[in-house]
Amino acid sequence: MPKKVDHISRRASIAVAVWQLMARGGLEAVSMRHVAAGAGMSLGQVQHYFPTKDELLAFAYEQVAEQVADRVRAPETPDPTDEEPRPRDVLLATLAELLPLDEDRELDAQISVAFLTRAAVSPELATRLRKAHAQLQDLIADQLRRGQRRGVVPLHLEPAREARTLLAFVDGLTVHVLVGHHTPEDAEQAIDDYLDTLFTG
Amino acid sequence: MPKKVDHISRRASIAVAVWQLMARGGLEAVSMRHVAAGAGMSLGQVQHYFPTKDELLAFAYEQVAEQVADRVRAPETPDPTDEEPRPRDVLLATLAELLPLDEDRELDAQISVAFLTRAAVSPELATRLRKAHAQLQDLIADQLRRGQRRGVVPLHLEPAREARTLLAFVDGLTVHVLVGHHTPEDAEQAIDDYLDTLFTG
Amino acid sequence: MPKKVDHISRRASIAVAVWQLMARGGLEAVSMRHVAAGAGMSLGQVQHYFPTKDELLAFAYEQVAEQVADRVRAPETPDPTDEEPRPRDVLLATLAELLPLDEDRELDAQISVAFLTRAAVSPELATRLRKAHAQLQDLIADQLRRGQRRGVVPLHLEPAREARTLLAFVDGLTVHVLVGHHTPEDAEQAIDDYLDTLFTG
Amino acid sequence: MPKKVDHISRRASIAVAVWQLMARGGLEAVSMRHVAAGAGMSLGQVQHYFPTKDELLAFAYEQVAEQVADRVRAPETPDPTDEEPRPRDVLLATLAELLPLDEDRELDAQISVAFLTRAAVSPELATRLRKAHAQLQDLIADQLRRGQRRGVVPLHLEPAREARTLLAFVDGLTVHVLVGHHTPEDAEQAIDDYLDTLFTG
DNA sequence: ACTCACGGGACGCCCCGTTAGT
DNA sequence: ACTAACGGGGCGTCCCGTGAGT
Repeated sequence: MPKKVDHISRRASIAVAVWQLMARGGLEAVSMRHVAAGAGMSLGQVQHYFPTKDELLAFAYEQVAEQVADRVRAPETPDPTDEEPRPRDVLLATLAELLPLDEDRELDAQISVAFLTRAAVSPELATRLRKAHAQLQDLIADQLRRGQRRGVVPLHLEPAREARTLLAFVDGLTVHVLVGHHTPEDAEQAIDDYLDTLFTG
Repeated sequence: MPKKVDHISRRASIAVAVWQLMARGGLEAVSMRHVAAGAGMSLGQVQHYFPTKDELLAFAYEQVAEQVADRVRAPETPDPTDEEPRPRDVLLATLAELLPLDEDRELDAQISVAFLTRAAVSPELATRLRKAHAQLQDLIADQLRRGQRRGVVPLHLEPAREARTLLAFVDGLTVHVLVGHHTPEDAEQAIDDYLDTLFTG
Repeated sequence: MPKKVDHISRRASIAVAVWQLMARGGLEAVSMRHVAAGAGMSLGQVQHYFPTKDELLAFAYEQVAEQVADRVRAPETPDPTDEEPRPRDVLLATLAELLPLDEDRELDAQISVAFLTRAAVSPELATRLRKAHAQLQDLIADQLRRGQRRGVVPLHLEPAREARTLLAFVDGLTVHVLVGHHTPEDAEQAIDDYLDTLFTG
Repeated sequence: MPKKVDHISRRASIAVAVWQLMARGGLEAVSMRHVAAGAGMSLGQVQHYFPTKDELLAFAYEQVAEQVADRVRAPETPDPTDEEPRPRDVLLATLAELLPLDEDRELDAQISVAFLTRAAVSPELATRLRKAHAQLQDLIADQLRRGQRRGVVPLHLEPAREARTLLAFVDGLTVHVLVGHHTPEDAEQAIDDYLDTLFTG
């Protein structure tokens, strides 16, 4: 199926155009025409791949969620010589991937925030977000459980609960950084400090 | 003088219509026509009080910010018999006012989040938000300083910094509650737990 | 009737605001609101003196026509020592008053042209203009007749006809000057040259 | 390629609708909706061919200018048997094309006048007009030069200058005819008489 | 597979004229 | 005499989705 590949990559390149529009202007800056222009193709072509705007946005979201998930699952190991990295380091690296610490991550963050806050008024989107959120939460909870097994995280903490809290924390910091209330460094430091309250090691 | 109309209350009632639209649908659900319909007026009348949409939104924001500020400054004192309430209790009550714990606060939260998101792509609005944010931050930092004077907050903490972090935390929780990732109770509990890490008393 | 005076001067000052708007922006730049703003009064007040926009424009036109007529009837006599100025000089002075040779006359010219060209599509206004035009034509024809009596204008010329032609000529030059096709000096020179073809003296 | 629609003819037919509206009502009678109605199309269709009103008006102007230019360049030769027509006859025929002597030319005249008036307050349009004016002026100056070579036009006349004056004259007459101050015949006669003053033959 | 043509709806803004109320 | 309030209509622009056509 030689065409399929083209199809997929075409959709991907359209999604990129969506992201760029979202990064500056938010969700409401995304119009089929602008996307087409941004992707360097005709409006009709965009509509061919995404019959409706909703599908386009849904796809754009899925793509960015997947991308973030990939990055989060395999953060640059802080200490590659250690075959079994310390849970705290893994956690910090993971969460740092969610913060807008460089240009790439800022783009992702802006997109994520746009979808997230849109979900606050769109139950349908909220449902979709819940899945991605659950996965992330599990990832984090796992590290906390590893920490508990290693004795560096108090056993009385509920990993799932703490993971959920951590994610809310990160999202709050992300938004504040984007708005300009925090510097990215402050945000990372705040996460680091918070981890100190979880890890007794 | 002409007809005798309370300009202020008129504008306020228009702002209410704006809020209702924002609560379900976000900022992009707000159109002059919808606002007029929501307020039970003609479009011309709305424009009489708010010549441009920007002014309307600016006013709507100022109003909700003021309203939240009022509520935050005078939270229901947890223990009215104590003339000098404990900083931790004040803080918890203050921050709880920002969470969508009941219908009123949910409305405010949704509106705040909508503006916050928009600020991520609108520097002009971001600037306006910064002022409100600074006030809130000071309020919280003050309580932390009080705690330091009383010896219940470690002196090595920077009040301003911690306050800023707390606000980001609260905003993150707020969004997650609105999206449905958290229950309101979880959010409040998370705040409570976090305060435990600040207060040693 | 002490109020009447106020009434009249008020209307005059409103007309001035109309002119200023017309001078830059043409007739379509004139709106009741802008006029009110330009005159430094409330919209309601303007509407009090001119219930409808048509009346306002009609008045503004009458005023400018009258003003031009006054100036044209009493041009600065080119040679005041001569009790009976030469018809050619009178004519040149008269016609020069219609050209946009200085700021004041440019204002009048712009207004006149705006009304004139509007009359091309508004029979009602055209009728009104005809009166003013007839007066002007008579004025000029009179000078030509004086010239004929003095023997400096050929008798075979029809004064009325030549007068009408002269006015068309002046209006054409005026428009072209305003548009920038001519300089004001060129226009005046062109008139002067044309008079040479009429006066044999 | 899709539907096969003659873009050019479509745009032309829209321009026709613009002209009809301009002929009665001037430029301000032209609205996108009225044009659409006049052309028997939907508003969306008009916008498909002219994204903005400015482009529509610019095109409408260019078209009429071109049309007039064509007609002026190839006036019905007064005496086809003469291979080298006399400059005076050519000039009269040329200038007569600019006067509203029949229905077609009246339409053109009204449109031209409308644009001309607008140019008096719109420098941008004035610049565009200047080009067309310059071409016309050259055309006329050429005939005058031919006359000079033939010895029927005095050598002391500046062709360019006289051409410019002639055009102003014609425009003035045109406006006056449209307003009703002149009959078309009077206007043509006035031109004829004026040419007598230029040609000594 | 891809494109253009097209209709229709919405939006922010502007403006006029009327009227209720000093 | 003068004002603010108000309704309603219009305008230019934008955008989406459909479908006829290649």
